[in-house]
Amino acid sequence: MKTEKKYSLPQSERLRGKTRIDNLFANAKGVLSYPYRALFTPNGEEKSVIMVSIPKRKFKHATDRNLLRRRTREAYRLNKALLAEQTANKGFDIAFLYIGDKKEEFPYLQKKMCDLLNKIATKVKEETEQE
RNA sequence: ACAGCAGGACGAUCUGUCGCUGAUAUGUUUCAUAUUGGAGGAAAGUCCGGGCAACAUAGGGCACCAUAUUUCCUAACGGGAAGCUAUCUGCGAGGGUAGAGUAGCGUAACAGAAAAUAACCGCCCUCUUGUAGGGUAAGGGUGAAAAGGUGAGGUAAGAGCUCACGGGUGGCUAUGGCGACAUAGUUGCGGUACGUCUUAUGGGUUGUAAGGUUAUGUAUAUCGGCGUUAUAGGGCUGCCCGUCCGAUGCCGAGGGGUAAACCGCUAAAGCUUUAUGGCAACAUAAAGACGAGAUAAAUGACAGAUGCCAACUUGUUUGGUACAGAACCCGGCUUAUAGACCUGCUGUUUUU
Repeated sequence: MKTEKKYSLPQSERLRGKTRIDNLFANAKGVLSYPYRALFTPNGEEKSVIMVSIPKRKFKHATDRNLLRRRTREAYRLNKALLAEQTANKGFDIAFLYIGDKKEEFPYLQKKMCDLLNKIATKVKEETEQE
């Protein structure tokens, strides 16, 4: 992986395909860091692949959902190195679910995102140690 | 100057850092680099109209739904423009609402005597003098609505009962207007509103997750042949008629699903400017510019500055900067919207 490209987030790192998403939701482990909940499962690749979901029930305007999706994506994009470093570049399928019911500002979301990624890394470490 | 009315047009800008995505070019086909494009006036609601696509063939009647003043515009519309009539509203510029027909039938709460063959009070007459009989819609009161207004004649009292003027409404004639209609004359009529109903016109259904191609390779759709059964069942929405296919078994062909990839997919009844025609909607002609195309879904995130608005403590201050995000594409309608601009007009005040 080239280090100068570490802040990018091309389409290949976004989760697509119905079967793969179904598989993620069926087998995933969860981690919570309000207002996010993350579901993840190892995917056997070098890169992690993500999706962002903002529930329509809580944000009924498409504009609000767009804003939150973009902020969340940016937060991941700028901090995804955290996860890669701690897990030796192992890849995961990850779904970020927004479970809050308010629009939050970017600095707050970024803080929570770091928190979330650290929790995932910790959980992965625990599991590998058990095995 | 302030307050307002109508129409039109706009709805932040710049810099930096890090990113996403379409196209093109180059390297070379995992990908990288460069150039360049990348949300709206409503993209929204999904309420109308159209294009496009599928539904094997053939349709007809009824039902159902929508619309309903005139002329024009438009691909089309239930939309728009300019008018007409009635009515409500504003000092005004203006704005809102309604507009086929009415023979039959139904309804008109509460209040009120009575809600459509009107007698409670009142007024008048009669004689058997009282909880009586009759006449009367001028006056009172109720109500959303009380049976054609004013004046005079008339009468026991009254009443379109009669007359004059004026109003409503139907017919006829004349004039003006493309027309709705208006004006004038003449001649009738006298029960209000809503619904039902009637008439005319239009409407097949489903929506781009339509539908097509490719790949992979397998449930029982579909097709062909044979045999059997017999009007079951099915189809271009409901019911009826017509028409068409025929349950099931065996043999052969064939291919469901997988929202996988590609096409559909963006140049369009499009936009801007000018000219001509038209009161206008709009049409015609010429010139020009720009080109979103994603698919668990790009068009951004963050920081700083500027602009605009508001507040006061008048400052290198604080706060705010709308509604809202394309999903096949157009034309409309409706709804949301901080702020700010242009044009025309109205009222008030001041000055000349």
